[in-house]
Order: sequence, then structure tokens, then C-alpha cells
Amino acid sequence: MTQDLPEVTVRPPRAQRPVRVTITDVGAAAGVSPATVSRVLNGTAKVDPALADRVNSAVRELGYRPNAAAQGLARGEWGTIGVLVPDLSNPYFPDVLKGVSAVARTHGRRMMVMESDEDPSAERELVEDLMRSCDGVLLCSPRMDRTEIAELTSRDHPVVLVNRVVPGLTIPSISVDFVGAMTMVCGHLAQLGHRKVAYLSGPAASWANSERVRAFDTAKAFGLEITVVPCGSTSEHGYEAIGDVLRSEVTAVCGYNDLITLGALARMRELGVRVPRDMTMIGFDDISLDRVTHTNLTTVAVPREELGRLGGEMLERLMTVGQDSEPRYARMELRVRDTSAAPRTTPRLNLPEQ
Amino acid sequence: MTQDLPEVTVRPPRAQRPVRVTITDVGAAAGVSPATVSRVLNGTAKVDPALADRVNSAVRELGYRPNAAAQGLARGEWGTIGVLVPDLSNPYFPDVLKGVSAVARTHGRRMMVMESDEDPSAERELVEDLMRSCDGVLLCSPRMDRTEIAELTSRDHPVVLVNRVVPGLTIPSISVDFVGAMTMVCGHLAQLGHRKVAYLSGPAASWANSERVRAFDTAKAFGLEITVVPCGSTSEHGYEAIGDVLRSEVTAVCGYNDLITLGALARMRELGVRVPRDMTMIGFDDISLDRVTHTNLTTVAVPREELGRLGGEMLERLMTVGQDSEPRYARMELRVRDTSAAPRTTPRLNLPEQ
DNA sequence: CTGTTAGCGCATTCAA
DNA sequence: TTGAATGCGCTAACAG
Repeated sequence: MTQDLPEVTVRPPRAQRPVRVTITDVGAAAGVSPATVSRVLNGTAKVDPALADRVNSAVRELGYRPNAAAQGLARGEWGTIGVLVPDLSNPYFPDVLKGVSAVARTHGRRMMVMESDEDPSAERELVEDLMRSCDGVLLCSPRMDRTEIAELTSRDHPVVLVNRVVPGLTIPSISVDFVGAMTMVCGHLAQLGHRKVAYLSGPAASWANSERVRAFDTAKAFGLEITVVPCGSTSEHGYEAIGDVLRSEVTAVCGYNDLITLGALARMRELGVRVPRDMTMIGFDDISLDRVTHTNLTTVAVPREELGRLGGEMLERLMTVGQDSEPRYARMELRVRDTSAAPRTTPRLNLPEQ
Repeated sequence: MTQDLPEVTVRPPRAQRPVRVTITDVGAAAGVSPATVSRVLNGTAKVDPALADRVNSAVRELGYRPNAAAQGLARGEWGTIGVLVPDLSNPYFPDVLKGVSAVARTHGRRMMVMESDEDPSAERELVEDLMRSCDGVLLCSPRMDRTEIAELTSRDHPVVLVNRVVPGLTIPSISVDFVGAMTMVCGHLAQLGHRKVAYLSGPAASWANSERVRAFDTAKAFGLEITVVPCGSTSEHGYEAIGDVLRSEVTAVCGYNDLITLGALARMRELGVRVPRDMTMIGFDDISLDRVTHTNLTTVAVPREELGRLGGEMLERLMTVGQDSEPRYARMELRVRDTSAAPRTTPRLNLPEQ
């Protein structure tokens, strides 16, 4: 030997991979066939209690855990559902996820989560990925257009839409009547005596946003004049967007969601605009941040966790029974609180725009 | 025929299951072997461009998507990482998830999410489930005790701890120096002249909480007297818990997190206690709700998304290189803003407790 | 460069 | 009741 070096000089840093204990190992240890182990573990068939005991001990001793991929392959089911959301930072979606997660576990399923980062063009690939790894998919507030949704749902893979309804397509969906909700808001404003209102709109690709906007046509009939201001989805967006609005003659501002409205509110306070004396502010979603913001925001309550639960249930039904359910709507509710009031001055007559 | 009923009277509502297009189907359609299809899809080996084209067309026409379970089984890898969090409603965790999700996709992995609902006894099973369906697992703020962590990580399955360090065990972890952070807070308070401070503590099983508490021993040496008040993790908890505190002589309140502190703050405002004039309030995490709350909270900034990213990276390394990395710490920072000030009155001398 | 073969770990036939 | 055999869909090692 030239050196004292051991035979194997370089041991490549082996990746930490589980030493797989298989069902065969368990069978061997318990002195039974793998099939019996499977039966004991799944309760698929009656097994001699004595054998069952031996199997169970072996399982415990070896720390055996069935390989989910193998089970999935053999059963033709992954035991997993997928959820796509636009943005995890938006408190709206974690609440939905919470609901989904709960029902998923109830049905013994795992939950895969993907985030599109508000990028419609990213959704397609993510959904495809979910489809090939999950038994069913929940699309939360998908930003893609109806053509893409139609295509994605045409492959017969269970899909449920949350927060989106695609007219003309019979896709199971659970949503909120956004038009109705925003109409209620407009009614509230009209009754208070508001005439000119600004709407801080949501993400461009958001269906929930365009639905809200649709409500304004009706509102017009009631004498409400609504200016749509491009905004976004975060409090920052609201904070930034409100500047121009203040230079207009509006007496009330509705935000696409609570975050936007609260952001705008913060800016207004900085500028000395008092709410609701000088300006009525209305949110959407009811993120129940009251305790945190000390702002009793007038808003529309959307049952986010329930949306998740109901969506999960629909998906479950779709996967097991294969029933095509109708679009459903969760209850929502206008919560009139402290940020809406009659405009201080009688609203001026509509002057011709210059 | 007795009736006009069709032959098959009752078609049992077949569950909607994907018609599985397999790699063999694609091969057949393209006139090549399944292996070749696999090769062009994975770029595993050089393939005649002509064949590749035919394969690609076939894939497109048939709408083929590889079965993730089968791939996982064949490759011995699921292409999935799992994340366990205590509570999705706590804005802290979605932010971490966002970071994890981002790096996961970077490495072509999917993300499985589970929630323990702050129940330490639920974690065990969830982690087991994650382990048998994911290549690696990220435990975020696990509530279980160190024994259980030790056991769970002893099976050689890649696990990374986020927001938790287990002394004595060499488990890769990414966390924040909570003791140091809280010590900075205490120093800040001491320098302002505070003597008696209340701490609204976090979830009982939270390690991050007990670490924060540990800092108070040091603080004692600097003359700070800190009362630990059981609280929780939500703004509601803070709102409820602050009542008793106000009846004591403390001049400053620290919360386990921003939510608690803001909840307490809301209650104090209701009661006419002015901040920071009458009371100094300090949070933790820096949930950057400023825009929303219009409260410039003095707090400790914790880089949540970065924690997720770094945790994900560590896990990735662990899975591929198998390198046992040291516990790492993310940078945090005391952000002194508008809710902390010197106590209005000179703090009274320490009177003997009665 | 390509096709054939042999598992991956499990559930589920089918016999015994 | 139990064991042996088969296949889920795919990748990888092997020949050609």
C-alpha cells in the first residue's frame, strides 16, 4: 500500500434518503405475506387476530409507513386535493385554505397548495401540475379567462371553482353573489344621500372585481355616479391610489377589498380627512381586523373559511359520487358600521365634466 | 320489449375519474416505445428530433400528463415537500409559506400544507403523513416537545425546523434569535426608563414564546420587572387579556406578537388609555399592517418570507446533497416607531408585593 | 440512438 | 382466511 488511505477515499455525500421499509419487510418480520399486511392495515378483509397482532407489532417495530406514491398508483387515487390561490399574502386566501384543509382531513386527504402570484399566465401550468398529482383541484379566484377555464375543466378531472362562476359552463362552483353584494353597498350609499362615489378596483384579471363593477350599472339607475379607479389588492395600493380621488368631488369610496379601503383610510387620516364625516369608506370581505385596526369598517362580510369548506365538500362529492353540482352561493351580508354616513354637505348637482 | 326503457335503466353515477392517458398510449400514437417518450419528456437522453416531434405532437393531441405517483414511485422521489404550520389564520405563516412555495417551484417541487390548529398532539400524525408523501418536511413553529422532535427526525427523512431550535440535537433549522430580540426590546424599554412591564405571552406550547420569556431573566438584571400574562396569539386574545394589566402598575406592555399587541392597543384606546403617553406598547413580527392600522407600532421585524425561503433551501440541500447544516438564524431588527416612549410619570420605586 | 426488460411499493385479483 | 401472482404508470439499466 502506498498510503494509509482507506480503499474508498471519497464517499460522495449521499443525499439523505429514507431507508424504505416496505410492506414486504413487514410481512417477513411478521411471518406473513405482504397481502396480509395490506389487509390488516386497510381493514380490507378479515384476518386472524393473532396474525394481525404480529403484523401490528412488526409495523411498530420497523416504523413502517406505507408509501403514499405506491398506494396512489395501486389504488388509482392520490389521497390528495390541490388548491390554487392567487396570493398567499392576501389574508383572504389562507382563510379559505383553512376551510379546505379541514374538510380534506375529514376525508383523509392531504392538501397541496400552489400560488400564482396574481399572474394569470402562470395558472395554466400550475393547474396542470395539480391535476397530475391530485384527485381533485380547487381553483380559488382564478384569474384566467373563461376559455382557459373551459379547456382546463373539459378534461374530465374533478375541478371546483371558488369565487368564480363561468356562465354557460356547467362547472361546479361556490361563490358569492358579488353583484348583489355591491348593489347592496350602492343602495346603502344612495340611501345615505351619496351621489358621487369612487371605486378602488381590484386586480385587472379578477372576475370578482368585474362582477363588483357590473353592479354599478344598476346603481347608475338610482342616480349614483361611480368612478372606477384602478388600484390593486393590498393596503399599499389603496394608500397610493386614494390621492387623486381626494381631489375629485366624491363623498364616498368603496374598495375592492378591506385592505385597500383601510390603506386608503390610513392615507386620508394622514391628510386630515375625517371618516365618515368628510368621507364615507366601505370595504369588502370583512377581514375582521377591527380589533387590530380600531376601525369599525362598514363592509361586506364574506364567509371565507366557509367558502373553503363548501368548495372542499363539493369537490369531494365530485370525486366520489361524480355528481355535477350547480353553482352555489355562500351567504354574504352588508355590515354597516362606523365608516359610512350621510355626506356632510348636500352633494352638489351633477356638473358637466370639463 | 315490455317497455320503452333503454337496456341500461340505472346508470350508477360514476365518479368523475380522469381517463388516464398513459405513456404507452403516447408511445403507440407516436409509433415509438414508452421509453422514448419518457426520454423526450425528461430530456434524459438524446433522441432523434423527428421522433421527438412526433412524441410531442402525440402528447399534445392526447393531452397527456405524466402520472405524478408513478413517476414518484419509479424515481424514488415524490417531487413534493411538506410544510406543517400551527395556524393558517395567523398571518405569520402564510408569509412563510409564500417563501417556501417560491423555492419549491424553483426546484420543480410541489408544496403540501398541513395545519395542526395549535394542537401539539395533532402534529405527530400530520408529520407522519407528510413524511410518507413528501421528499422532505418543513416544521414551522412545531409545538411538540423536544423528545418528539428528536424521534421524528431520527428516522432518516429530511426535516428542517423553522422557528425552532432544539439544543443538543443536530437538526437543521432556520430561526430567529428570539432571546436576543426580546433582550433588545427590554433594553429599549429600560433605556426609556420603564421599570414595570407586562408581557402578553403566546401559545403555551410555543418555543418561540418560551425563548422570549427567557430574555426576561437577563432583563431583570437591568432592573426590569416583567409580569408574564397568559394570552394567546390573536388580536382577540390581546384585547381580552389587557384588562387586568391596566389595573397593575406597568408602564409598558410587550405582546408575543403584533396581533396581540394591536388587540390590546384597541382595547386601551376604548378605555381612553393613550399610547405611548400613558402606556408603551411593543409588538413582535412586524406584520406591517401600518397602512391598515394607522398605528406605527414599535416592534421586532422578523423576515417571515425569508425564513420560508431559507428553510426551503436548507431542505433542498438536505434532500439532494444530504448535508447536515448548522442551525441558522435570520436577521431580525428592532423597529422603534410611535408606540414606545418614556413613561409619563417617574416609575415608582419597587414596592413590596402584598 | 432506440426498444425491451425489470422493478419501484402497494392493492387486489385469483387460487388454495 | 391466506399466499401467490398481477398490474398501476413510469424510469432506468440493459441490449441491440
